[in-house]
Amino acid sequence: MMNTPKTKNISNGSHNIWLIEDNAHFRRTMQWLVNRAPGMKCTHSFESCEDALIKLKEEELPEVILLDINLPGMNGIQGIEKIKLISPETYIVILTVYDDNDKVFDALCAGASGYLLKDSAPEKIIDSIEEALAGGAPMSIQIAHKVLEIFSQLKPKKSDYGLTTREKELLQLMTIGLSRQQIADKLFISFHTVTTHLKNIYSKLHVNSKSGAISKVYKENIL
Amino acid sequence: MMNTPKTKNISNGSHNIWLIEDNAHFRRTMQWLVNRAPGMKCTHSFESCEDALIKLKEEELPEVILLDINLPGMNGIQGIEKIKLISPETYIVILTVYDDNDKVFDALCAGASGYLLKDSAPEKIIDSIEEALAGGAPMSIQIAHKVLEIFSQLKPKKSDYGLTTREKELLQLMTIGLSRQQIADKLFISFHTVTTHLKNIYSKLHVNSKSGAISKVYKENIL
DNA sequence: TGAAAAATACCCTTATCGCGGTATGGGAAA
DNA sequence: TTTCCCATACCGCGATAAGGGTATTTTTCA
Repeated sequence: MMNTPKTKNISNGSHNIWLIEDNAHFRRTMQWLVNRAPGMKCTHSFESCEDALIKLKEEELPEVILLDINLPGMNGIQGIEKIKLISPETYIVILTVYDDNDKVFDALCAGASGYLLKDSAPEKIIDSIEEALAGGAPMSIQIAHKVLEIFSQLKPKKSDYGLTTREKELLQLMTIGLSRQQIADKLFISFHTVTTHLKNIYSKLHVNSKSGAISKVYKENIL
Repeated sequence: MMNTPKTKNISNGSHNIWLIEDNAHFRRTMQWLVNRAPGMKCTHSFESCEDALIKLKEEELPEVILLDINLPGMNGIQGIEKIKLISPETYIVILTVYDDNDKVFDALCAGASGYLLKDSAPEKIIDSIEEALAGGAPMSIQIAHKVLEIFSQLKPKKSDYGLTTREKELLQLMTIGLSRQQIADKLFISFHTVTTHLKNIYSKLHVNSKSGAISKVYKENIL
């Protein structure tokens, strides 16, 4: 009879930390760093997610995994998902040199609890592990800034472009893939009227094709 | 001739902090707390956004504003937007008792740089102001946790439709509104090849037009 | 009530698209 | 090794779209 897997402290009461990092030198440095922090023990380190996943299936689960993104084989983002499937309670903290918005976004969406850059000060890394253990979201300051950027991009824009009600209606029908004739039939107006409206819409949106208009609608949350 | 408004240190070199908070007792406590922190000066405090906005138009702009959410008149979220219009470089840190996901989401989308709960330790609040000044995103641990929750809800479940890499590439170019010839030029392939690819893409996506395909891409997060 | 804005309709020309084919070379899988 | 998939390329036809007009009717609102 199997119990639901649970993370737990290792025998001596220390927090159980794992490390997934392909650079051997950095891996050893990090392992040393974690082990010299009071109350933490880096019980395992791996050079790939694949290796870590094998161990996850046979071992006591770690409380925190420090995870690189650029790894041979499975990358860190994919790794998060796999790890979370086996051990949903493990806090995963990304430790990488990559700081582009997409990576940050993907990692956090996939279930990472934190995101640190490798140039972080050693004590900052240890603090961050503790913050993760406390249920927080430790981030390098640059990453925190990117998170704010991501949020501000999520803000629904009210860019209107001065479209009239009717024009928005046409645009709406366009987005579901209708042709001009189909739109005309649906709205009981002439094909030529639809053409005129579309001309005006394109001019207001500064596009010159149906596809451009539809893209703009979705990208800028028009309608 | 007016210059673009800039935030700046006040005369003695301290950081200029403002406070918007309707509870008079808490406001005085916070003001005292900030003023006793080295390098910080709470030059003004207000009990409503409206009052603060008036002052913003005639004064040197603050570097940080500590902002309550539940305020008489204009609430804090609306306040953020108004303040950012006048002083986009001011860091706004929310300081409130409300910790529901919607408030957090709205505040961060509106441009808040941080989000603290009022039960935060005084030194944590001062640290957070410094973190905001450094370009970070200070948050109470409960809020950080909620931010992670919000991200995990944003996770797009991508549908696949078995598109090949090349087909996804074509689809990508389609979504920015390019015509077949433009795509061909961009990818250094023949117009006819583009046509063939599009045919296959339509068939896989079960659509029969460019607009239908683009709509599907955005609605179902393909790519 | 009168001007402005919006919605309607039509014409013409050229460009692009959708769809039915066919075909070939390369690489991966079986 | 042989089959299958992918990416490549081409043809033709009819439909649809884009861009340039002009013009009338209806609505809105100052």
